[in-house]
Amino acid sequence: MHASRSHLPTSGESLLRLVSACRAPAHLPSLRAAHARLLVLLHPSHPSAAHASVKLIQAYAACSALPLAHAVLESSSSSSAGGSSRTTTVCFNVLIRALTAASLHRDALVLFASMRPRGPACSPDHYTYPLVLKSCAASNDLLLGLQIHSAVAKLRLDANVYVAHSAISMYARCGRPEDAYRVFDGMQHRDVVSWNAMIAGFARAGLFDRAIEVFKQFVVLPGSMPDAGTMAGILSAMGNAKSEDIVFVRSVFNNMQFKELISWNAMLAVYANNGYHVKAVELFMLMEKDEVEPDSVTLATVLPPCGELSAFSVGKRIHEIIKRKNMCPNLLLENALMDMYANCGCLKGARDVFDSMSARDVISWTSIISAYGKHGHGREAVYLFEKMLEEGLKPDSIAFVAVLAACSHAGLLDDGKSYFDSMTSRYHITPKAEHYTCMVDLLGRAGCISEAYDFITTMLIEPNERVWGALLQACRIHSNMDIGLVAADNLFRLVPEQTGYYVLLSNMYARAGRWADVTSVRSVMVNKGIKKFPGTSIVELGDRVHTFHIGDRCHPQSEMIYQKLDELLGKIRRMGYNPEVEATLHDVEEEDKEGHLSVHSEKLAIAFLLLNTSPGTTIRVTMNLRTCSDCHLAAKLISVITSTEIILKDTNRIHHIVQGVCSCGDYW
DNA sequence: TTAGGGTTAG
Repeated sequence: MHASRSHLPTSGESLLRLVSACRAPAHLPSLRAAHARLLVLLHPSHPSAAHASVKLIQAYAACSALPLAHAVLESSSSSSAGGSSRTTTVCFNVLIRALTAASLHRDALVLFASMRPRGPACSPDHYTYPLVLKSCAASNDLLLGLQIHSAVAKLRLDANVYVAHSAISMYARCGRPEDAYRVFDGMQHRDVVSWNAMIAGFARAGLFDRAIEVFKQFVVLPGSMPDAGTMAGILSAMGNAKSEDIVFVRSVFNNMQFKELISWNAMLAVYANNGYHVKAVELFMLMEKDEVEPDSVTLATVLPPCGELSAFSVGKRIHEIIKRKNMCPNLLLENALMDMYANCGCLKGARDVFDSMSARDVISWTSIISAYGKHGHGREAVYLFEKMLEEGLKPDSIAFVAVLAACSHAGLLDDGKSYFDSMTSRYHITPKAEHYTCMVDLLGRAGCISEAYDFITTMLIEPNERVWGALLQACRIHSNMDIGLVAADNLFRLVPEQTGYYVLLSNMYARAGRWADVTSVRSVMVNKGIKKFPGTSIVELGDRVHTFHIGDRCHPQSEMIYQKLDELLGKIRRMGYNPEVEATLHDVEEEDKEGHLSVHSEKLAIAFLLLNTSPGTTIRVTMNLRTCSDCHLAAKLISVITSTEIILKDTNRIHHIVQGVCSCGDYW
């Protein structure tokens, strides 16, 4: 391949073999030499000259030398008298293909438009149309797509399945799913790709139910063989899927005889995107057992569930695989790794990945900023945000969410306010509900309740339940009953079924000693048939994830866990711990309240891990609610008596507890 | 000698 001019083959056949082997920019000198020799050897009228042009265009394109590929096309089309008219069309097709592969869709369409005026020798054919329809889809050009599709119909090429499939995709991507369906419905013969195109088409157009319906129609068809394209197509329709649909997709996956890697990746993503973190990690372990080689997509998909579950040993194993396979530098993976480490409570791991990166994008910076933020290191997060600006990167909407959340976690009131202002005035980013929520949280928890409320009234969008929820939380902390009631009214209006807020309100009444109101909130809950959202904690032990519910007695080790917990609570009581009865609903007698508290799921999880790990092992507990102040205090004291580091992750942040001191500084 | 659907991180 690195043949110098003097070592070039002499026969046309070997020269063409050499041309075909040129597939990277480094091969360009050899390619040009071979090209020159071919020009001498093959007169344009030679029967092989046309064939050579096709190969040369392909090779130049593969070597990222598109202008040279273009030059070959021009010379071959001007001397097309020698070759058949088919050849010129093939040359165009090959170059258009190269342009679409490089995402140069506009260039591809311009080249296509130049075909007809050159005469019948350059007529687009059934190979050309799929390519240009794809370019229309990619550039969202419905008008041109419609023109091309009507030209296709006139030429009677619409019966060609390749043309039909790209037409389906084009219509769906350009926001015309019904036209896509018309093409699909009119097809005489459908193959697996026809179904896949229609499933993906409906999904892309946001018609998830229709996509799932077509998917189901297809898989029950006798002899149908869903493939990786089917799985990938249905994946995009499963954003917020019903559990029975997820079970159904899994059964289709299980029945596939040949499971391509993309099918595994799609199944993983279905689980990951729907919050089935345990299922995702279990499926990944099944891949390992079946010796399916994961690729970077697999690992980037399964890392977030590891982080959600604080499944640190699996997460670290994935990092080992990434190192062993030399998959980095890879922004996608490195960014996902940082997040996994941060969510497993291992800030140092996240920082090490960040420091080792050879290139960083806004997502990388956002990941490390939110890592510091979640761990309560607001100052470092703010410092990193400034570093990012110094590097010349432009923060986007999500980067601002990260820095605002960091400010709110650390109580950095002035920084938060100034970032919010610069976001709008300097970066012209329209604040979304998340930004408002951070600000209300920041102001409210700092005690500026009225300011937080006024802030809400100036919002450009309708405040959602999270915004009001942040205000209610602040009102509870600072016992502001008047504004708290306004927040509560809005919450009941917006999300009457969300019980977390009822509990918050009830606790606020309890704190103010308004027991009659506590009772009336309780009766509303009972009347509406609402039960308190069950607090759940999960922990990783070995390769398994264990789940604990409040007051749970289902675990096989239940007896021992409660014994261990009694022992721990006894010890911390002697240190002065008194259960904070106010933290729970005031609906039971004092004694029962204490009993209720003692079995909060995070306490059970901590006892379980202390029982099953050697002394001094760091303990990681993840829960599905904000941890209550009583469990927070208990965890701090338990960290002292057992000399154990406890990492407690709740829905809002990560509490890193060492020797009785929490990284949140008790500000949460 | 060329063509269709489809997966990943904040």
